Formats: sequence, structure tokens, C-alpha cells
Amino acid sequence: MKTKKLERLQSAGWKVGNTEDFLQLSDEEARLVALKLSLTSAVKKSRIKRKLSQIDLAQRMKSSQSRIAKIEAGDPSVSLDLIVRALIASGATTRDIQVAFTTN
Amino acid sequence: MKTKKLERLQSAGWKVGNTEDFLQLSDEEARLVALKLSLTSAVKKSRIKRKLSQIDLAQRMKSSQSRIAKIEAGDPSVSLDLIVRALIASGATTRDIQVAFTTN
DNA sequence: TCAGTATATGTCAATAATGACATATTTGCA
DNA sequence: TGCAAATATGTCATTATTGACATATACTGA
Repeated sequence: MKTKKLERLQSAGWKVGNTEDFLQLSDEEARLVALKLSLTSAVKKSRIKRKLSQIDLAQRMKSSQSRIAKIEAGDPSVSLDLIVRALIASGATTRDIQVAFTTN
Repeated sequence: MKTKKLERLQSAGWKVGNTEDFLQLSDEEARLVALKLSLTSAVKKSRIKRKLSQIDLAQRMKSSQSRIAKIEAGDPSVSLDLIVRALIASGATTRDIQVAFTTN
């Protein structure tokens, strides 16, 4: 069931809400979260593939190691902008990004 | 040349920077901006296709009409998160999103 | 033309995301 | 094992993004 998935996300720290519009928003939110998660794993994959440490990647995109760690950990505080920036900075091609989008 | 493109983006209000790391970051920034722009036009396309007004879409995603206008106008203050949320809320399929990503 | 509807633009207080930092934990290898 | 490099986690002041609002402008049909 879909509830399982939401529980997982919620326990991971994602705000999924539980008011009367829970069912309304949950689907869209879940899609967004799923998309984010698939992109974050793409970041890690791309970074490893290019043999970059988190510090290396952080320097490339003028961020910090802890931020990169949070990106890859799927931390809810990380924006989609930052995730995609990381993807690009890690050397991912447009195709790689598309694939990441596909795999959600 | 690439400079032309950056000038266009800059004049549209995008911070593209002009310090010594201009050339370093410009490529990645430009890719991100291009991606955002292609997604914003996908939002408009999807919204129109479903015959939704900006107010309709705003209500669906609990945002405001002015925000939707800014999304579609490619306003630099709009995050990728919000753009993708709008895409999803407008009824775009995962495929639609992929296509938007492809067309950049 | 005009009225009604839709969209655009500017502003701002509230909120969310950020880099930086300290520090904890894990990993890999001699 | 033990050391060093890498990664993870928590916190916080600064900065970016947000919805809401007012209002301007564009569009459409009568």
C-alpha cells in the first residue's frame, strides 16, 4: 500500500503532513520526494564514478562536505536545486540526469 | 558564443557572477538555468493543456497566482523544487517531466 | 468601447535552505 | 590492531525562497 511508503518517508524525516489534505497532497509530495531520492543516489553514483571525494565535489560547487553528505543521505533540508547542482558539478551528463529522472 | 547566452540570462535578472570564477561556474550555472527554463515552459504548456488558470494551479498546490506567474516567467527567485511541484500539480506525467528535461 | 477575467509585477514578513563549523563515526589499509 | 582519510550528524547565523497582498497590465467577447 501507499501508506507504507509514506511511513518510510516520514520516518526518514520528511514532512508529509497528516491533516485533511493529507491524501490530496501526499501523492504529489511523494512523487517529488521519490524524484529527489532518485537524483540523490545519482549524485553519489556520479561522484564515485569520477573518483571524487565529498570534499572535492563540495569545492567544485562551492558548497561544503557536510552538505554533500546531506545530499547523498537524502536529508529533507536539501533543495532540488542543490541536488541538481551537485549532479552537474559531479560531471553528470544531461543524459545521466534524464536517466535519474526516469528511474523513480 | 556562450557569452551571448549569459548576457541574456543576466539581463533577465539571473545572477551569473563576474568574478574570477565566472568561467568556472558559468557552465554549470548556465546548465541549471537552462534546465529551469525548459521546465518552466513545460509548466505553462501542461497547465494550458489541462485548461487550468494560474489561480486553479495555485490552489492545487497551495501556492498563489503571483507565484505561478513568476514560475512561468522564469523569475530567478523561483526554486527548482517549486517548478517541479507545479509541473506535478499541473498534471504532468513523469514522461512529460522527462521530456522537459530532454528539451534543454 | 467596456466589463470581466486572466496574467504580470513589485513588495515584504515569515519560513526554508545554505555554508561553515565542530565533532562523531565509518572505512580502508599497512 | 591503529592511524588517516572519508563520510556522517548536529547546530546556527546568514541568505534565499515563499505565500500573500496590492495593483498594473493584457486579453476576450459583447
